[in-house]
Amino acid sequence: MVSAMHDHTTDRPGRTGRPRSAEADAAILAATREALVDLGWSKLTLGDVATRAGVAKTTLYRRWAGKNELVVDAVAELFDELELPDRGSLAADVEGVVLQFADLLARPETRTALMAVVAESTGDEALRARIRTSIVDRQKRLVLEGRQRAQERGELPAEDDPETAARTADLIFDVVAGAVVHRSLVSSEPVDTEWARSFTALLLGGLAQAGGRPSHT
Amino acid sequence: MVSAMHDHTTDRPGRTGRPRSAEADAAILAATREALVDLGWSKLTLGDVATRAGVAKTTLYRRWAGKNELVVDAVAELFDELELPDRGSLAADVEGVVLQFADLLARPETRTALMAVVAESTGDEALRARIRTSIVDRQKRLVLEGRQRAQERGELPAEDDPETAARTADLIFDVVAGAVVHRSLVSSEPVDTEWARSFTALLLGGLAQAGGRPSHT
DNA sequence: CGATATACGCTACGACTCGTAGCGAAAGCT
DNA sequence: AGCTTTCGCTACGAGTCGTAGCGTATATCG
Repeated sequence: MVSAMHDHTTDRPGRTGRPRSAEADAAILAATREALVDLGWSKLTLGDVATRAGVAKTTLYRRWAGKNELVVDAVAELFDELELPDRGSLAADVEGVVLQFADLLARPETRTALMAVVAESTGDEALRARIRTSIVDRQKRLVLEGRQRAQERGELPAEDDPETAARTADLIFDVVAGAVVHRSLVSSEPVDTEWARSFTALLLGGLAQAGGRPSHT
Repeated sequence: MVSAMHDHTTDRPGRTGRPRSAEADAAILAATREALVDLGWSKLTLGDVATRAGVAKTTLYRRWAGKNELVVDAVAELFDELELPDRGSLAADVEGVVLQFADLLARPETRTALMAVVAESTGDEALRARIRTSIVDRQKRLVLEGRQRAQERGELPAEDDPETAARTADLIFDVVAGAVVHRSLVSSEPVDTEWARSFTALLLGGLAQAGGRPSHT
């Protein structure tokens, strides 16, 4: 539960008049997720969301510019659930976060919305930025946390060059998130414990061996 | 250049009457890709595609059930371009196919369409199957080819259990394709030679070390 | 060659969604 | 109180959807 919302209901202190209903915000976002499950992305209409939320359609348009922005906010909330409890070893931590992420992607609203919003963002820089700050960065912290713990345990060496460290973190992030998403949504095969274990072995093996120098010639 | 089309223009021999125009098929698919670049997914209308292709809107609906199916076919053609020339080493082969795949994903029509179709497929089993056969399986062959070559070179050991071999191939496929897609479309950062080299080092390191046994405990 | 069967282009249609405008009423702040 | 902003409601033109109906074009079969 983060206190800072995105930017809608930010009740600026020097603001007079009737404030926006925070309950309406929550109801709309919940209704959006519900409608996503029932209808999917393309058949989701803002009018339907308004009806489900018990608000007027105009209220919706007063707060969000369109379907894209609304769905990003509705789904971003779900990513707050991701956590990284200390499971004792780097392998266990990776395995845990993979399964956790897979569970999140197993939910119908996440499956549909994440891909759809990414698709729309390919031609919309503002939307892409919104996704980065609302979703991507929120997951990347898990990689940083996990690495730090592993370094404290002595499982990973301390990084010398901070720039290389950042690049490696980005690489790992794309590999982990990408593999889980691809397995789950594109190949449409289950991310179970067995797969998570194989994947973790592959990743940690790569980290252990490829310290940084290229492998060929 | 595969001779067998999907299923539309399959001129069955025992068929009487005027056959469907193969030119119209090609024109429609090209127009679809063009419209995707200009409009993106959500603003793409089938009426517009028909106009661009120089055919009647009804002709479009006679061949495809809707936007989803049309776009899958339009994009599937692009994946035929992927090839795996022998570059001499496993590392070079992996690096090459990563860059090639990244180039494909850099094209606006691929970026938009692939994610959008995957998003729609989350609630549509038929569409999911169509994606699997038209797109996913077409890429998976690259993994199998690459592994066989590496085994012939002696870079990888021959597999004993065919089932384990298949699982490993699927894992590698999801890791490679997923990482490239995620880096390119979600993180929206470039897949350049440097990234491809780092990724390849990570992957091959993992393959070399994690033979199959789990790493923890 | 004529008959049959299918595809094609065109037009028109009802149903739906979109995003906006205008109104009176409600709910806060000073 | 008085002011300001939000809210719910209704209505609207514009655009898209997917389908039906018609006459015409182009194949195969007898």
